[in-house]
Amino acid sequence: MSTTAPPGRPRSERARRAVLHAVDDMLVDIGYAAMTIKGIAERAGVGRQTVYRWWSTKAEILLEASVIDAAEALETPAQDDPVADLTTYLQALVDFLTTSPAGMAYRALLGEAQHDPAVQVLVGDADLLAASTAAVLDRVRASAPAMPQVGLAAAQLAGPVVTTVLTARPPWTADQLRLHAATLIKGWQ
Amino acid sequence: MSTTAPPGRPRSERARRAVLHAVDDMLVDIGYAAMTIKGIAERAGVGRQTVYRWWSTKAEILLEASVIDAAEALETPAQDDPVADLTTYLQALVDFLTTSPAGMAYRALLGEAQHDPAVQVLVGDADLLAASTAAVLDRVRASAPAMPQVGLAAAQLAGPVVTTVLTARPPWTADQLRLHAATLIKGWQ
Amino acid sequence: MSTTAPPGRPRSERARRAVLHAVDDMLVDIGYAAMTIKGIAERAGVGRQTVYRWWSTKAEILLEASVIDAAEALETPAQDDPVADLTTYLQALVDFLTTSPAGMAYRALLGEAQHDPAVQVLVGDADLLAASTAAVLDRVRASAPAMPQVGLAAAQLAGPVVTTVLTARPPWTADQLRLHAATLIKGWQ
Amino acid sequence: MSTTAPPGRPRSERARRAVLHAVDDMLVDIGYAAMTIKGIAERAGVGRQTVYRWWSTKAEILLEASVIDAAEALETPAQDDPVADLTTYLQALVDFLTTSPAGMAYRALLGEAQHDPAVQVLVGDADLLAASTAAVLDRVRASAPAMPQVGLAAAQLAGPVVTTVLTARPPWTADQLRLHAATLIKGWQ
DNA sequence: TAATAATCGAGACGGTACGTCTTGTCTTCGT
DNA sequence: ACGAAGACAAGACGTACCGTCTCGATTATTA
Repeated sequence: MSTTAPPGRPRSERARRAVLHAVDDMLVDIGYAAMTIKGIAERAGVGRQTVYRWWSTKAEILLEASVIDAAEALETPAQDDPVADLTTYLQALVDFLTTSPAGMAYRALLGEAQHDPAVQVLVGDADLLAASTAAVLDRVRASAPAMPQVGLAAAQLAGPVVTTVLTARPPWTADQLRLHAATLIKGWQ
Repeated sequence: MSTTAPPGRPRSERARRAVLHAVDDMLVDIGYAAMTIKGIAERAGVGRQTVYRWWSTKAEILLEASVIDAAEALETPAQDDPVADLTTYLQALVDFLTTSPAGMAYRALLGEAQHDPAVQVLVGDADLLAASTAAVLDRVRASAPAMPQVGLAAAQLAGPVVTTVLTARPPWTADQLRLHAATLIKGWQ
Repeated sequence: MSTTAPPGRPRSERARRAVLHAVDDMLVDIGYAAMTIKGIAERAGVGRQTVYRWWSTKAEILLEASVIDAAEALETPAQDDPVADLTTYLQALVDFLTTSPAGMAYRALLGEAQHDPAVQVLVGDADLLAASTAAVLDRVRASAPAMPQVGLAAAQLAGPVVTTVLTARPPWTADQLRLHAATLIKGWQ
Repeated sequence: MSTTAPPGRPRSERARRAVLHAVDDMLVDIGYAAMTIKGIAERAGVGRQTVYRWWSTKAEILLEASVIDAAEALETPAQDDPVADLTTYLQALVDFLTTSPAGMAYRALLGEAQHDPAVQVLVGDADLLAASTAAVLDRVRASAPAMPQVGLAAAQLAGPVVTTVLTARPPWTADQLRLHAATLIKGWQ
């Protein structure tokens, strides 16, 4: 009971990878706004139609290209102390958002979502931070009996840091992150 | 000791206002992404050059058009209970972000800032939420002796709500807002 | 030994013709000065870039549009008498310059050449009158043994008529044309 | 019976001359096509409105600026031999058209006249070559009994040379000019 | 071993916004 | 009232990118 391959020339894996790599590179080199589909196709050495055949928008390519990395980047080792555990995670989050290419992609997507409803759906569906926040919150739950449902707690944890970065304010220092973690642990008692 | 007027025809206040109104209207009608400077000029009944003479980007116009409204929309009356005080503010914030034109402008600017460094500076300089959060935090400070410095506390208060909206997740309910306020007040003891 | 087609979509003959026709029409309707490349593209139902892709200037389009017509319009039947032969040609030349669309195009190009060195080269290269004057001069050469080299004789023949038209003076009557022809034939004895 | 001066500040002769000089200079520096009224005003250190108040078009300024010189430039000393007389004039005409600023202005105006009916009238009214050709033709009339009416003869004399220059062909050599003069003198016997 | 079919690259197509430029008019102040 | 300065509405400039289309060439499956 095997599915037969459809007739015609199959999709070129080479072309697909070339596009994703081009997007990755260009995001770092020239930024999201300066990227054009024309430019991506040329950089990838690929026909323009080929890009349009498989993706609808810049945002869609970006999502496929970079965002897989997000989950990995935010996996942090458990710590003995709950405050330290949250702080470690928050530091990883700040680094991700401010320095990593995947973080830049995430911010670009979040930005685009504010203008384009289609991207809004895309971003809403793929909650890139959910898995990692859930993991760390699970670890500290024992020490925080009054912690609210996971979605809300995740927002309480990550929201302030994310907003600070998105509004172009200086990212929090280690001390500030620890203070925030402590506030939450205490508030969740 | 009077400053003499510069030579030449003075700037037309009529044209300035027409542009700002046009931007306000178009943001609601067609959204930020679909707005073009050409379109703004035409809608305002103004020459294209006149727009370029006084503003560099869509974002700059939007900022001038909407900043004033933000502060007013987020002024909330004091409440007896500190948790209620914060909750009232948070509800106003959610309404502002999800329903008001000025809130849409704010989100559009925040979005644009993720692509464009120039807008990033613009948004970073004009912290539209700062004044209102500072006001409400001042009122509850007596009941929250361990509250951190105002910038950090403001982020703790508003960040989770803002992030939830920006990531296109359903905005928090009244109960959830109250729970968040309670967590902070307790955490700040 | 066949030349392979270049890659990519081939040039649209339809678009080319539409542009040339539009230019022809507009020259008559609104005149050379009022013609804009934007207007040509719109009238032709063609993208603006398509015009720029194949022509650099209004003048270049005009030249391509009108050159062919010029030669035909100035072919005149041989006459028995050399003076009559020249007179017939001169009459055709006057009509061409003063009434035909191709003649208007020629005058517009000649005008543009006085401002724009690039057009000067264009006009200099394509001597629209050369073929027709050479033909008629060949026919009368037997009756005019002292006729100078063809370029000079052609200028002697056509120059006075052309200048009269270009300087906006009333075009010569049939009698005046015959007188001019007679002067030359006598001078060339 | 004296005419009283009109009320208000009288026209500034300084401004008028500054404009005319600017036009003269710019014609040589950047050419007719590149000249703009804005540019003329700036170069002359004069308000834009001041230019518009006194002249309607570039062509009008040019006419006032340069064309007075034309008549002088084409006054040639009488020669003993009629052929030499005409040849001397023709040489002056070629020099005027190809090298002198006033000649460039004349060609620019003639060019503009092909696009703009208003300039056509301007140029038609002011026959810049008429006076000079009439003078030289008068001198040779005795040796050319069959010379046609002055307008026609003037065109026969100057037309070929003018057309050669306007069509961007190499201007005639001294030998060619002499040959042309000889043809006419013989034709006019 | 064709024939068929969907892919690929390249690049032209009709559109349209960009930011700049010049047009001719207007509105201010200083002479 | 005129002069300079310069803003105004209008609209063309030439460029860039959009998303679609039309080529010849390639690479699979099916007959």
